[in-house]
Amino acid sequence: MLIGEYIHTIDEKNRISMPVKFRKEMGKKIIITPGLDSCLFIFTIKEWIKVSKRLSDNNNDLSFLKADQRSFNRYMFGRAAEVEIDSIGRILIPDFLKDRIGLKDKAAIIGVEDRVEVWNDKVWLQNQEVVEKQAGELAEKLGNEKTK
Amino acid sequence: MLIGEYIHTIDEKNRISMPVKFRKEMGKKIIITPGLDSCLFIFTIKEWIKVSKRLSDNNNDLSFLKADQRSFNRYMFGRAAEVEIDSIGRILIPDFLKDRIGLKDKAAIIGVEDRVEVWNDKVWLQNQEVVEKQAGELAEKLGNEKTK
DNA sequence: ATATCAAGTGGGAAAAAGTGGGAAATTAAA
DNA sequence: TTTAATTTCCCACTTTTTCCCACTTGATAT
Repeated sequence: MLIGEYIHTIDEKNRISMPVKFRKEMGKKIIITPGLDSCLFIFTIKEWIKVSKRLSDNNNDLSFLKADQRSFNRYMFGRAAEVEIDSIGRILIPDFLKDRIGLKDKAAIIGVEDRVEVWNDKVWLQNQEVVEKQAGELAEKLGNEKTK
Repeated sequence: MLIGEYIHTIDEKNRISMPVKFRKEMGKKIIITPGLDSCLFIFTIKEWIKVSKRLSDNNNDLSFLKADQRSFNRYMFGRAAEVEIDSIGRILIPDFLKDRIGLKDKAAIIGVEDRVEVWNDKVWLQNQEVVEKQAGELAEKLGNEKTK
C-alpha cells in the first residue's frame, strides 16, 4: 500500500526521485496523468489497466453522460504519459504536466493507497490545512454512508 | 488490550520509546496516522488492514471520482506512515505528523483498547481535565444511544 | 547499603537516500 | 554533414536515517 508524505526536489533536468518506500510497488514504469484537484496522479501499470478499463466501460455505474465521459477520458488519457523510473529511482515529469499544477523546485509526493499524487509543495500544505479542519466531519459523513 | 497512560521523551532524532506493556501486542511494525482530535493514532498492522478497508470504498476502483473521498483518503493515507519498531522498542515519528499535533520533547502515549494514541503531553493533560468533568454526562449519553 | 535488573534515553559510526553535475548518446537544426 | 541542443547514463557528494552500544534512573533483591 502506498502511504505517506514526502517533500522532494525537482532538479534542473526535471527529475524527481520517488521515495524509496514506493519504488518496489511502483515497478520500472509508471503512468503519470493530470489528476483531480491541483495534482498529478501516478499509477502503477497494473492499477492503470484497472482504472482505464473502468473508465472506458460503458456499463459502469458512472452517472456521466456520454459526452461528458468523452471529455473526461480525453483529459485522463489524452494527457497521460508512460514514464520510466531510472536506475536510482527518479522520474521525469513532462513539462505540460509540470506546468498544469505549477510545479517549481519542490514537490510533495503523496501515497494515497493505490496511487501516488504529486503536488506543488505549498499547495499541498495549504490544502491539508483546510482538510484538517474538516476531517472530523468528513469522517462522520463517510462513516454514516458506509454503515447505511 | 492496550490500556494506560505513559509520558515519554522524544529525542533529537524524533524517536520515542513505546511502553514495554504495549510492545508485545504492537508487533514489529505499526502504522501511524493523523488521528481525529489533536492526537495521532497508532494501529497494529492487523488493525490497520481492518480500518483501511472500511475507509476506502472497496467495491469501487474509482473512488477517486468522489471529492469527499479524495479529501479524506489524502488525509488518512497520505499522512500515514508504516514504521518499524527498533530493537529496543522505539519508533520514529515523521516530522509532518509531529508538527500536526505540536509535539515537542514530551509525549503522552495512551492505550485505547485496540489502538495507541500520541498526544502533546500538555494538551493531553488539559484535555483530561475537561473530560474528567464531562465523563458522567458522556457515559449517560453513550449509554442511551446503545440501549435504544 | 550495595548490587542487580529492567525501562528509558542519548549519541557515534555506518549505511542509505536524495541531490547535483559531467560526459556520452541521441535527436533536432543549420 | 556538421553543429547545436536535448536526453540519458553514470558517478560523486551531501544529508538523513539506521544500527548498535552505552549511560541513567529507579525499583527490587541481597
